[in-house]
Formats: sequence, C-alpha cells, structure tokens
Amino acid sequence: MSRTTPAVPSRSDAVRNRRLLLDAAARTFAERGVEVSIGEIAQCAGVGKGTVFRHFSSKADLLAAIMLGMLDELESAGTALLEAGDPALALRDFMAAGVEIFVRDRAFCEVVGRPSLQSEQVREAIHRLRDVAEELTARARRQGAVRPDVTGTDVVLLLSGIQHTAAPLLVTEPEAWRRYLELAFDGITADTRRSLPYPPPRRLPLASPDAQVDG
Amino acid sequence: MSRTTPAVPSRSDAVRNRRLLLDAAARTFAERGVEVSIGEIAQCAGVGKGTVFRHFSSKADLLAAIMLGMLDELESAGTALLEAGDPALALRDFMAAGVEIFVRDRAFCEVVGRPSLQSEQVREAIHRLRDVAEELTARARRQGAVRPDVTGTDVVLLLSGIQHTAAPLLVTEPEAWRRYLELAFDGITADTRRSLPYPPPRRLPLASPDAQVDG
DNA sequence: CGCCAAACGGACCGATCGGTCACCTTAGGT
DNA sequence: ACCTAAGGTGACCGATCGGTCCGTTTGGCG
Repeated sequence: MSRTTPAVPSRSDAVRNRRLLLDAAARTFAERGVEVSIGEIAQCAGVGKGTVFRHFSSKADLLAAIMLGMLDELESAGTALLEAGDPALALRDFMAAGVEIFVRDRAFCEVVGRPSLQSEQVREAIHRLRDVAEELTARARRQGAVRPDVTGTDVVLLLSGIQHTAAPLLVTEPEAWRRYLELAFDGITADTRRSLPYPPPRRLPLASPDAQVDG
Repeated sequence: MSRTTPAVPSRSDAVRNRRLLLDAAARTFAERGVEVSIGEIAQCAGVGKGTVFRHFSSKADLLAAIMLGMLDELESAGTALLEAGDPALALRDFMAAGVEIFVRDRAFCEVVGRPSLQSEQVREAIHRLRDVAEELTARARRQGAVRPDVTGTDVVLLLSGIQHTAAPLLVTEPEAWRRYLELAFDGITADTRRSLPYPPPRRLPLASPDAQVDG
C-alpha cells in the first residue's frame, strides 16, 4: 500500500519542477546509486528539499517512479521485439537492451538485486518483464535456437548477472558487458559457437584508492 | 596505507574477545551485508562497542580482516586444485567454491562489487586470486577444454555474475546457483553440451513486502 | 597477595540522513 | 489589479552511524 502523490500537478511551476526533479533524480541515482541523499537530488535539480517531498511522499516513492519508468521502457522494447523476424536475434537484442540499462544505472542494479528496495509496483513490473522474456524465449525455443530447459526467468536473471560480471571493468572498458552477454547467450543457445565479439580484458582495473565504508 | 592494529594481543581475555568479534562480524556481515553497524556486531559478540575499536582501527579494517580471510581461503583452494587430475573439472570445482562463498556472504559480494570498499590488501588478494584462476584456466585451455580466448579474469568475474544471477532465487532455491554455474561453464567450454543439473525455477520469489530505503 | 598495564565499556560527540512544518512566494482566474 | 489557493523553502527534528574518551575492571607477573 504505497502512498503516491497526485500524478501530475496543474500549475506550471509545479510541472516544471517535477520534470526537473525526475531528471535530476534519474541522473543522480544512475551515477551513484540509491544512497544519494534527497538534499543532493534537490540541489542538483535546483529546488529546495521540501519541494521533493511535495512531489513524492518519500525517497522510496521517488525511486520507484524512476525505476518503473525504466522497467516499462524495457518491457515495451521486449514486446516490440516479439514481432521481429529472427526469434533468436530478437531474444539477444532484448537481453542487450536489458543489460545496457543495468550498466547505465547503478540504482537500477541495486533495486533489482535487493527486494527490500522494491515497491509492490516495481515487483509487478519485474514480473511483467519476466512474462515478456518468457514469450521471447519460448519463440526462440520453438525455433530450436535455445536449449529446451531455458526459461524466461533465466533470461531475466541473467541480465543482472551479466552486468555484475562486467561491472569491475566498466571504468576502463565500458563495452565489456557485450563479451559476457555473448558468453551467456552461447550458454543458452544450442550449438552456435562463434568467437567472442569483444577482446578479453588484460587486467582487473585498480579503482579509486579510498576505502571508506560510509556513504 | 591502512592502519592495522597489532595482529593478535597477548592477554587471554583479549584473544578471546578478538575471536568472538571476528566470528560475530563474519556471521553478521555474511547475513546482512556491510551496512550492519559496529554496535550490532559488538552486541552480537557480547562485548562493548569500544572493544571493537580496540581490536580494529575502523569498521573498514574489521571488514578487510574478514574479507582477506575468505579470499586467502579461496586462493588456497585454487592452488590445491592445480594439482588435480582433470584440469577442466578442477576449474569447475574452483568456480563452484568461489560462487559458494559469494552465495553465503552478502558482504563479500558487496566488497567485490564496489571498489570503494576495498582496502589495498583486499585488492592485492583479488589479484592473487586472479592469478590462480589464470593458471587453472590455462591448464584447462591447454587440454582444449575451454575456448582459447577465455582468461582467468573472465573466470573470476563470472563468479560474481553467477551469484548475482541466482541471488533473487536464494531464499526459495538456495542451490539455484549451480544451474547458472553450469550454464556459464557451458559458455566457457568448447563443445560439451549436457542438460542442466538443476531444474529451472518456476517463478521469481516474491520477497518481503517492506520497501524501506534506509539501513 | 598486590600491583599495574592492558583491556573493557558505554556515555558521548559530530556528522548525516529522511522527513516535517510554518512561513513566504507566485501562478493564474476574475 | 487583486485575491487566494497551490506551491516553494530551509530551519528544524529525531534517529542512527562511526569513532572517541575516560573512568573502571581484570589478567597475570613478581
């Protein structure tokens, strides 16, 4: 039973500020994860902290609004791909679109990976996404392109797994996830064996030297 | 330049409390991640909060001590497997051991996945682990068991990826990671195709209904 | 036993966070 | 131009955290 503030206000300054807030929050959450403070988001949007809570009843509410937007977007992409000619390629494209969202958005990873951060609506959106993945997978399976025991749930779960595989490389090799998507896809498909499309990373990148525990 | 308190104190109560603290911290970190408070760890160990900081100069120091222990353990397991008869099986067993650590320890996942939580020693331990994985992989590759362009870095990165793939299923199906380990291993190996050893999950588990953002 | 350095413990500090509220500004209809 | 309700704002609150400090306890040696 999440308390949601009225969808879109009427006054012009209110709609403008709501837009600014959503943009700022999306950017900030994506870059630094769910731990960014409301104050920082407000400052980034150029409004006062109180304004945030006028538009969103809580931080979780703001976060959910943004997560829902991306989940719906991915679901739409998946639905569109159901009409594509090549079922296997469609499934692969869907997975690529999914991993790209994970890669670009740190908060997205955290929310998907931690159920305690998920509102009821987010959970429902994830399940809808699973359903679309199920259809895409079934279509590819009927064509014999994927192993018979691979499900849409597998596919959705793999999105997060692929992102986390490539995560340590993101700073130095932002496209490395393509390598692991290919590897996972090769694990999913039956007999297609081709060389990986991305060169192997030479080393684990040494990240920033600070070792703080706090956020 | 991490400030580390003297390894092991002399007085009997001090050694006992240090042991209690390490055990309590390992358990608590494993179950609830790096965000557990020092106060809670102290209470769980049956000592005062000040005692924690007598033994470890900071929370990061305590965390690093525990992470180092597990990293060293895994490295030893990998080194031992270098002597095993079947190189491919040895690599697979190493990966299984690695994923099991990830699965059992939430803080371990968080530290490996977030460089800002890694002390210099932890980073070094991860690199040593990478080296061992490299040797294991090279051995399997020489035997023709893995694709020629798969590296030890790939293997280490996949450990985290596999864990995160199975993470949402952990509550209902604690052994599900074996399915994704097999899938990843099939992606790594050349032509070995066998049916997955774990049945596909029927649904995404619906987790606890709370949606708090705070720790 | 008696002593004292080492260890213990918890009140305390400063910082930070999400969220509230009472006061002020302003959009926009008349 | 004016009025009013909706919107904006930042000081403020309570909770929590990592870390400190100093008065108290205790292990173990002479």
